[in-house]
Amino acid sequence: MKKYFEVLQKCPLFSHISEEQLLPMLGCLGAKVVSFDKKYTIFAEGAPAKHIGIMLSGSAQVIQVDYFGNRTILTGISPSEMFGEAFACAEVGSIPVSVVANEPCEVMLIECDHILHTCSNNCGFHQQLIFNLMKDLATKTLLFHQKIEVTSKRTTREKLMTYLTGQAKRMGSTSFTIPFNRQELADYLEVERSGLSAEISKLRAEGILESNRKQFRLL
Amino acid sequence: MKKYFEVLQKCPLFSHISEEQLLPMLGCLGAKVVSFDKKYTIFAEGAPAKHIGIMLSGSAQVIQVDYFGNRTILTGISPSEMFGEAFACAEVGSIPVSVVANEPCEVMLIECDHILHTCSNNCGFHQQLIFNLMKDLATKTLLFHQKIEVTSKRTTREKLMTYLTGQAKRMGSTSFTIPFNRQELADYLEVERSGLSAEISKLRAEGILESNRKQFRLL
DNA sequence: CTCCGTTTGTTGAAATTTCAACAGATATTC
DNA sequence: GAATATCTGTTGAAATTTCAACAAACGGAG
Repeated sequence: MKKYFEVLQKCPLFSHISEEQLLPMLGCLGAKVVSFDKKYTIFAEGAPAKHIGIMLSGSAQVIQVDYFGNRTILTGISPSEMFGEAFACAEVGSIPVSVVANEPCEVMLIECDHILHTCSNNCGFHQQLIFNLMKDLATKTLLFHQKIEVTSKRTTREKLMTYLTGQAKRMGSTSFTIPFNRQELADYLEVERSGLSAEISKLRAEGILESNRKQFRLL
Repeated sequence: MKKYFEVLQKCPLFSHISEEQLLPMLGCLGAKVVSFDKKYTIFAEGAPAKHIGIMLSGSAQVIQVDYFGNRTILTGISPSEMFGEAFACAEVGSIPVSVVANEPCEVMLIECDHILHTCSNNCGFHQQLIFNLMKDLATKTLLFHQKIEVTSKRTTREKLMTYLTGQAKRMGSTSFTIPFNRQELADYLEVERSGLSAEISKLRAEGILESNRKQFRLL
């Protein structure tokens, strides 16, 4: 397990947990490490939602097949990131999405119940883990909140301005760098990339903002 | 406090908590009841995010003023419902929305820290409260997940079919009743009501579904 | 420095959504 | 059960987005 320390320490589930605590804790939690080859299914839609996953190496995608047969990528999962925790904690019977390996990867699986219920050894760290899990869920709720606030606007311009002013507020400055390239921003805003580029140009022409690639300044 | 028992028991924060436990628990948590007149602000945008609110009577709205000066209603709050818990648990400094009374109302306020940290009396119920809070957050995450899954589709038809097939799957039947009227469904799907009605008619004409108001059957 | 793959911007036509206005159907109230 | 208010469906024109295709700008690699 030692070789995973670095990745695990960056995982929100283990924040404020020291390296010495980590190893015994993993034993108590019954953490398992499983490897998957590219394209293999880590969690299958409909499977029981009992485990929390932590990506150790490689990457995966959360996907969903819709009514029209289109595969949608809901989100990517990189090392140190958790997945499945909302399904496990909400106690839904089965998960509504699939998680598929994007490349060969290693995943740590922990049964959610082992985190929530104090074990017989009465380890002291459960409290901290539960905190961390709670904060993680609350943070995800907030991120969704933000996204919905933006995407519920009807026009590309409104979505873009809502996103940009929100970023400016969060960064505390009218100048800031966004974490998306154009295509990613378009996906986040749920608009067409070409239309987004056009709208940015218009706003620039109207003197409402200055921008260069990922750099923006609201005027 | 007794007069609020019925409402509080329906609140997800207090599930699996008996009536006898409730009263002492509220004392330990330092729960306060505050009244607001219509249009009064319960939580103001920018205020510290320390408290969880529970609506006891009356109703309120979570609102946000956007870049264009439009007031958007993010959600309504009815008796027994909680609000602000995601902001408090995520430990963001201040809340990004306002909560405003829709009519005269009574609200119970509980400091989030009092729930998360065992009090000096070492009451046994904290564990259950923390569970409940976690489940509440996870459930909200899932609901957002579902909404984004639906609204990220680009056309009215796709949004509608994604929503309806999802409902059918959840209800385990091709016949089901939805909890929205047309306007509410349009708001949820983030489309125009008239366009939604037109699309439903088309789908009916194509023999893809039968419907009458809130009743739907997928064929 | 040049080549080459990637990202970003531009454009016009086709498809879709929004908007406004109205009519019919269904609830609600007295 | 008649009157009134609310909800739902319909329609056509205007506005917006999507789509496809290409050009320009950028960033590494050699």
